[in-house]
Amino acid sequence: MIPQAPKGTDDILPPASEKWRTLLRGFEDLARRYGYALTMTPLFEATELFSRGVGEETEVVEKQMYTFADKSDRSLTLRPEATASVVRAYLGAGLQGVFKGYYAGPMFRYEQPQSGRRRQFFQVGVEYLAEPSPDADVEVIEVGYRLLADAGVTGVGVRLNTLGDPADRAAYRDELRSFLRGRAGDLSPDARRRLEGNPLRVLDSKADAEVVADAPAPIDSIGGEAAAHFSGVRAGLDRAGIPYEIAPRLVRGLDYYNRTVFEYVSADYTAAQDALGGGGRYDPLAEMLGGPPVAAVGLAMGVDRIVLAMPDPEPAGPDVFVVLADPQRRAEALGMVGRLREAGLWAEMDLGERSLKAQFKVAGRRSARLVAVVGDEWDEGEVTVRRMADGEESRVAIEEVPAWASR
RNA sequence: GUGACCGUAGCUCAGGUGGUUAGAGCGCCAGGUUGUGGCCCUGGAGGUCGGGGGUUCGAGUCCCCUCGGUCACCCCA
Repeated sequence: MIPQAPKGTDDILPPASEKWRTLLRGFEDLARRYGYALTMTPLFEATELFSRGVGEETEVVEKQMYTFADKSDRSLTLRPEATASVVRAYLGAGLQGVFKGYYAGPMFRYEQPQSGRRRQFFQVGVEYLAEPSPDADVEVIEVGYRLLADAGVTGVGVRLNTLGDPADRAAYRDELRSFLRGRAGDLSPDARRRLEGNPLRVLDSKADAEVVADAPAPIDSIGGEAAAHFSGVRAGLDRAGIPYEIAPRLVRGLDYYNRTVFEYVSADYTAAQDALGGGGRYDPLAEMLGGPPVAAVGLAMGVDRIVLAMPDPEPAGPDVFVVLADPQRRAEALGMVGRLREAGLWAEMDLGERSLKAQFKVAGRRSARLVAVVGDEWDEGEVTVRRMADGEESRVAIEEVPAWASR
């Protein structure tokens, strides 16, 4: 038996890989235009980084981590997300002041796969450190919005909420907890279990939607500064022309968030796992990791999901497919392919020993624009070039072929 | 972790109540045209019926286990 790819992992092959390539290149250009620098961190980290950074009581840490002991018995974990790593790297390098980093890479969570949810999945993201201005939130939200727009994803909208500052959050947590206790009989078992530890997580539970609809929302109990910050974010989004809706129950599952949280959805991509990306402000994280306070906001985009929502690209093929009519002239044909490539063209040739007819068939299947026939006319210094779309043929001088094909 | 549905050629699928050499379409390779693709015709290659165990004279078909897929819950990108 051929070994299978592990459950919840994917091989990215053509034609889908073309969408990946488009998106990844687009993201890199985009991030650089906004001033973010490439930031690479390890795929595995000390387990403690995530339990402290992401939060002991979160779903991710409780049951979704790929944790293992290495040969020296260190507890390591395949990263379930990258934000904690970037902050660790910033603190560890002794960096100070504003830092803007972007990353792209696989993340790992031990979950039951379904549409848009994989055990190894790919995120691209940006982190904007040491900048408390609401305009930083706006910029980050804009990057994700642009990425989706550039990728051709339609019907994109932003869901926005604020969780307030840690003090607001603590007060709100108590308020929510007492509300939920009063309705404990109506709650799902999961929700009852979470009630004491991390009641905010009950808010985005589908099973408890009815109860939650009557619950107080975090947005109603935030303090003055956080409220002003939120107004600033909203004003900035309006200025940037980014459509958003307030989602009072949006909390997101990671403990480090404060104030702004957001996610992207598309009206034209409907699956249970519909968030194409998300993020928020996480001012408390640096201190949670034992560092000094560092204001921060960031986002992560789910590439696997975005690719599902992207339109199919135009099929692309070689500019010139060189075909061998006379096997004696193989060396000449290979030389021609080489010259075409040097000229910057996409040139191919079938390296098997197939009939002319079969070679044409391959050229057609590959969506070649032109086919150059290397045969007897080579003695006269020419090749026959056929335009595949309409079958029109012309004789072209050998040295003219690259220029001819470039038109 | 839970639930539902599903695993037969590269792909999409047929294979009443268990019974001789497991089929089709598409794709692939070759030929029809030894210098020409897309259409058509002909031929060919390709399957331990996801894997293991069991029942039976006999299992693709029945039973159990297991691996994987799809979708949903949970949660998140």
